[in-house]
Amino acid sequence: MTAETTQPLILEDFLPYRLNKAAEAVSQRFASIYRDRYGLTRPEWRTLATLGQFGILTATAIGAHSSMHKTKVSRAVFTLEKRRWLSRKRDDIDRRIENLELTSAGRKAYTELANVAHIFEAELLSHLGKRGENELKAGLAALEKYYNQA
Amino acid sequence: MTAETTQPLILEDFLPYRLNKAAEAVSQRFASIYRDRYGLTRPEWRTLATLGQFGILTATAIGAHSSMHKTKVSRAVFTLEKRRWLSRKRDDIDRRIENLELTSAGRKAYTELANVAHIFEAELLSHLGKRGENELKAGLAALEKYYNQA
DNA sequence: AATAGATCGTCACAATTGCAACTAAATTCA
DNA sequence: TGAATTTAGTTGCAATTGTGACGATCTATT
Repeated sequence: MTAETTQPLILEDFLPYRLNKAAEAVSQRFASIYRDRYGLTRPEWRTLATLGQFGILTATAIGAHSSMHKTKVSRAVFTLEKRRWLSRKRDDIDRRIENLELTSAGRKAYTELANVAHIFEAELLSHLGKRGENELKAGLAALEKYYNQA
Repeated sequence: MTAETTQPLILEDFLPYRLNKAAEAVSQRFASIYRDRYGLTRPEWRTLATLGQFGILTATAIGAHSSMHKTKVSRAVFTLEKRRWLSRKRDDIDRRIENLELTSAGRKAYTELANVAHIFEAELLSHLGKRGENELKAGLAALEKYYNQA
């Protein structure tokens, strides 16, 4: 039985609120980089990054990994294809499936952006100090451990 | 000069990605509560929570505090007003301004939801352990300290 | 006091997103 | 085998969100 204390909610202390604001702030800064330099949207960047990391994937797999709705992925794939940054190939065994892969132009962009991402992260971490970095990573790990199973 | 190593980006280790996924997962769980029980959208919940915490505010102030676009706030205020959870009053001194305040029905809903929020947070924290909790909070604090000024 | 510029909140319109239906193909199972 | 169900990906439509322009009001400058 929980105490019925009617405490007000202090948003600045409320974890979902803090997490959201932090994620939002960090994401927006990073997004402005790939938006300004490459004209990429968030779904497009995520698709590029996922393919860059894993090589050949289906649209469904991309969506599952980056928790994007399948229509979002479908549209991002379409745009990247128009840009000739990725190519599709129908699977020979299961012909519902499309195997997606970055083209060499796509890999080039990915490599550049991966580098930018590493630099961005390093810059961010440098402001947290080694202590803050360890705490943040450990805290996130604890959270991930929980909601990845429960 | 940064080393030109062309390392691939491991999304699972990339901080913006991890922060986003964590925030997303937590938010969605909490959102499903206020959505299912009260039919509130995210902007509406945020508006309610901000007003509940601070008392009387203008729409602009709500937007600034919860980092919502002013049209989003405008629409959330409209909906909450229709629901009779908040009331507007033109400011006598500056007549561009509307002073927004929760009605008693609004305060009642807020009180209930604040309680639910506390319970939700406690439940979440209980899964992190005292160690994980401290780390997460310290890590977030470090992050907030950085991007609140820079 | 009058003009210029800023601010508050809203609205029309455009872009983005999500949902549901759809086609095509594979799988299940009677 | 073949009918029913499931899965992959796309598309049309509806809901949500963001952009820019607007009227009203306030502030600053002269």
